[in-house]
Amino acid sequence: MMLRLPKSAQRDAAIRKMIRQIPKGKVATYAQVAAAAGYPLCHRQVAQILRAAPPGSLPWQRVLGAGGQIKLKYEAALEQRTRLEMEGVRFRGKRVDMSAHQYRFRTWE
DNA sequence: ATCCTGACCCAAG
DNA sequence: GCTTGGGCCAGGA
Repeated sequence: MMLRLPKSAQRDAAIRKMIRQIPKGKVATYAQVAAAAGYPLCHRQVAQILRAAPPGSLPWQRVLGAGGQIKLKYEAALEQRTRLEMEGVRFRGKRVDMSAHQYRFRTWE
């Protein structure tokens, strides 16, 4: 039988799915994740999902603000940077080198 | 329903 | 580079 989930649940599931697709050493922005999931205006929801996600369920460190900027504050920002550098991601000053680490989601299929 | 806040984004100045 | 204002969506008080 057809289970009709709330539209918000479908959207959140799609977003989580895209986040999990980002491989180690690559990154994507909040807006790119939202767009790839089919919800180009829901970048804020991406952040909300990451915040509420159980530890270890998502590679949260691979999602950045526009231009490769870390949006967390204080110690959390340092942890994200450290985790990314561990995965081989290199920074240009305060921003991630997007030209080298930008992950491109597949659009067709 | 209103107001506020947030791991946002972008165009201007 | 920086700050501002407006736009966006959702959740909580």
